[in-house]
Amino acid sequence: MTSDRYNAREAEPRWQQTWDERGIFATRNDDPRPKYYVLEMFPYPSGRIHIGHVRNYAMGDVVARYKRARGFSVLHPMGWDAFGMPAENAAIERKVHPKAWTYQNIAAMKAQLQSMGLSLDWAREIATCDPAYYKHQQRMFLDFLKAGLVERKQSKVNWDPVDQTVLANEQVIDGRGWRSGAPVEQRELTQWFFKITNYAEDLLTALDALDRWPEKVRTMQKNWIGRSEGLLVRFALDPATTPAAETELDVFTTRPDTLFGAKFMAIAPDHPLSAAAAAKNPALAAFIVETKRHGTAQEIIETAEKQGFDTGIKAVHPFDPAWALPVYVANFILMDYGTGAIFGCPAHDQRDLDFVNTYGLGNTPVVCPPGTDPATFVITDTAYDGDGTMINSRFLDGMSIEAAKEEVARRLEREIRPLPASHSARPRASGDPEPHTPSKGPLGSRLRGNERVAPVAQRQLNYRLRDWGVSRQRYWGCPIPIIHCEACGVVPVPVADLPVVLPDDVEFDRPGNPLARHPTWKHVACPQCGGPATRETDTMDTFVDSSWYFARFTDPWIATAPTDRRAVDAWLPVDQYIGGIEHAILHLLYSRFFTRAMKATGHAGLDEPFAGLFTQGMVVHETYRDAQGEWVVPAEVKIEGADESRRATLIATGEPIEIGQIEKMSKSKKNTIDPDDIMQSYGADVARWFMLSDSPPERDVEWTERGVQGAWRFTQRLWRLVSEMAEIAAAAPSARPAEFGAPALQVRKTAHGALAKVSDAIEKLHFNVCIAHIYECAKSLNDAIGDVDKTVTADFAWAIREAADILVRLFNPMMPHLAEECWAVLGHDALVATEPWPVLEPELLIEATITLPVQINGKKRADVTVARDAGKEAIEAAVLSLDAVKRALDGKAPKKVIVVPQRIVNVVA
RNA sequence: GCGGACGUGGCGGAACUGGUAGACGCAACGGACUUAAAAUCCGUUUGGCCUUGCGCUAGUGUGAGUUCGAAUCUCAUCGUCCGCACCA
Repeated sequence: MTSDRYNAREAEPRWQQTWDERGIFATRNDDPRPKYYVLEMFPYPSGRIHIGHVRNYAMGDVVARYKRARGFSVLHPMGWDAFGMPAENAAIERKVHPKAWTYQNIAAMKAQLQSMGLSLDWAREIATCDPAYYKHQQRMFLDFLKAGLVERKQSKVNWDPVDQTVLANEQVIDGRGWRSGAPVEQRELTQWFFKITNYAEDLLTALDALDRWPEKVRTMQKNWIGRSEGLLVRFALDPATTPAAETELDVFTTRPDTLFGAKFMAIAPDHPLSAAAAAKNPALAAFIVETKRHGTAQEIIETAEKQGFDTGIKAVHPFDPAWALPVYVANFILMDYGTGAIFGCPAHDQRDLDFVNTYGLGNTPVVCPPGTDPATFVITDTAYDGDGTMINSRFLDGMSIEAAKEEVARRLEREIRPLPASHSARPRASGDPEPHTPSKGPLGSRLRGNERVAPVAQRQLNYRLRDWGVSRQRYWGCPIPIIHCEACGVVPVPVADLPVVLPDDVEFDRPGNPLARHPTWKHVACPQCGGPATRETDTMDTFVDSSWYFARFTDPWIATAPTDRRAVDAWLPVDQYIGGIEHAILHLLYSRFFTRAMKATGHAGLDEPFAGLFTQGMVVHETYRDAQGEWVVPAEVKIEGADESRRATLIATGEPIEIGQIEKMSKSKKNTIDPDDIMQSYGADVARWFMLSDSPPERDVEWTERGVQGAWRFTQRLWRLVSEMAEIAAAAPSARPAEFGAPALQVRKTAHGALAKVSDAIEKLHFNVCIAHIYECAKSLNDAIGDVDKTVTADFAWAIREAADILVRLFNPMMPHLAEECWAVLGHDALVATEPWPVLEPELLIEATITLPVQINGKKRADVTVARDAGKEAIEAAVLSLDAVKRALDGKAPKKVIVVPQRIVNVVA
């Protein structure tokens, strides 16, 4: 019999080949069973998978295999996020063509993934750099353009001087490029934008319905969208004081209630009024230049003092024509947000308070905290932003903040005033929510006689979210299908001419975009007039590629359209999406937008692409340094001893090594583990098992040699256990015995108990708990067959066979190769991969008698065993007759006896 | 500064809607097997106390509270991590 060691290296490729030959993981779109779409975030083909991929894909595979066993038609595809800068960097550094580099990497990584034994449908594999894929992306770009979801506009962009490309706001982290780490500069460029702000409100409110998303991710997206409700107020300016007789200043405020606490106005350095004033005031111009110089260095911004420059312009208080407010240009006002202008109420805004304390403008509290005497309430260094009652505010006095906001809005909305001639030219920030503000342009303006008039204020929604700039000055991306014609302007490439294919013959000897300097590629005839024209040389942000790949997987073969509507509507939404928390905002928000845009253009039929989202934690590892302080890779280090006496030496030389912090695996700290090494020495099952055990999947897990060895030992133990059980099972009758003796019943209870717990844990994605229950089950079964003497009764043999069949199917989702090997040993001809999940017999989990813990005054003191259906009185009587209870009561009657059915009894003495 | 999450043995962690805290794994210790080691198997392992009993007592960052009963709920406080950030 098979009592030898389980040889993973021999068995794993064999089973992988069998699965492949029988095509059991291929998914058919005409499968009538209920669907389940499980997807892990597809990888960038960097060349090698890392251990984080192993964790990510192991989780997805458990879900896929489990759901398959549960009778679902499971879609579990894989592809490659194949465009992006590393390919170009490789081209520059190693003179490899990005395409060659990318496809080599894909081949290598695919082999690695296949050696993991993942139950993927490789027939649906896609690479985003394949023209067969990006052709459809170009088509959707054109459809979006037609639908008004794409816009070309001049805008200030974040320019990465190292990568020589534009970055989205989301790609700027602490003022630095997210990939290069170089300080980002501001530049004016004409860019293509996806109008994600059209959906700002919907993207926000729909978050509430995503109840299978982590709360954390939803919160992050909420903050990112940054909705704020407020009032847009037209402040009159004293024309005598303005540079070009300007008469108004628009201000966005969320605190109109504090209008009577206003002490000054402040505008952004790049506000048009600032520019106008600076034109006549060299000192102000110098000040503005100075603030812009600080503009790029984020750290200075954060610690910078509030600085301002009095323009001499006076604004008029909306409720008091005699009340003049000085207008400052201030370094802390952002042109990007709201209108780039504020009124400052120092008593209730810390920034404004800091400002007035520098310039001696004073403050007047207008909100009095509850229980404070308004007569003595003063603000010095700390602004009060809490709740309270209005004071010092004329007609608002005594109101709550909410009532005061309402009152101010009502009064100013009623007041109609002529619009200045220049008003329609008011610059709008890119994030202004035009579609949600019915009155784009002059505020709800209308004609009164010959004059255009509008209310002084209007309620407005503001969002932090900006439109998504997708232009990149890069070669290795999806070309934007646009032609620029001198005569016709911007002309979309006709759909029939798609795809616009990237040229292969490009040079990477200089920075900048090789497409732009390609000798012939960009020169084309204008599709409209036939005259000479040039192609758009920008390519799309790679986040576009990953914003719809999940939809393409549902029918990756269709050549005539991005999606087959029947397939995409049947498969989407993804039931379980699994990936890293680092994509909590960018990728997920873009995908949510893109799905809505696809719906608007007829390419999909739903709004939300991901019904369930799970964000797994990172894999971390100890770091090691040698005497020179150089990082050392774990594979070269030998660890000896434990706890306090634990020390490390370099294997090659015996040189002592310093054991450092446990950190996220990174190339720079060399604390990485190569999955190939692990699979070579322990096998894929062990790697998968260890990545799922111990730590909860959403938390970071530490990779330790001991942990892997523990997993490895367990695979051997399981192998032995199943082999021994198989020998006993060989004696089992084929018919189910009518009666089970006590040992057999115990075995059945163990197996079915584990079945219930493991199923529950997988459903909840609590893989670590699931694994704990499998350990427990294996241990119990091991005890059970150890106790048995040589003569095995038929009922026991039958129970052992049943238990073995259950056990193997329970660990199959985590260790599918070992499970196949065990399944064969148990005498089954079929593959365990295609077996249904075991059927639970719930009555086995119901005991005839139950043992209830007995508490006395909340502390556990005894147990009582009663019939399962015993009544309250019977339980009470049984409890009161216990020695421990009698002792505690000391002859007195209990104050109270609480019986919680099936749970616990508590006696209050 | 704002928002969120978390805090349980030597370690990773478990504990259903408030109901036996410490499942399971790792490490450690003891034992078996062995000439020996490795591997494997069995056992012990929260602290304190003693009358060593299937005992008593304390115990889930800290302090209070609600409750018959709190790791779980409330308030305060300390700490760690994450996200956002002159957002008007």
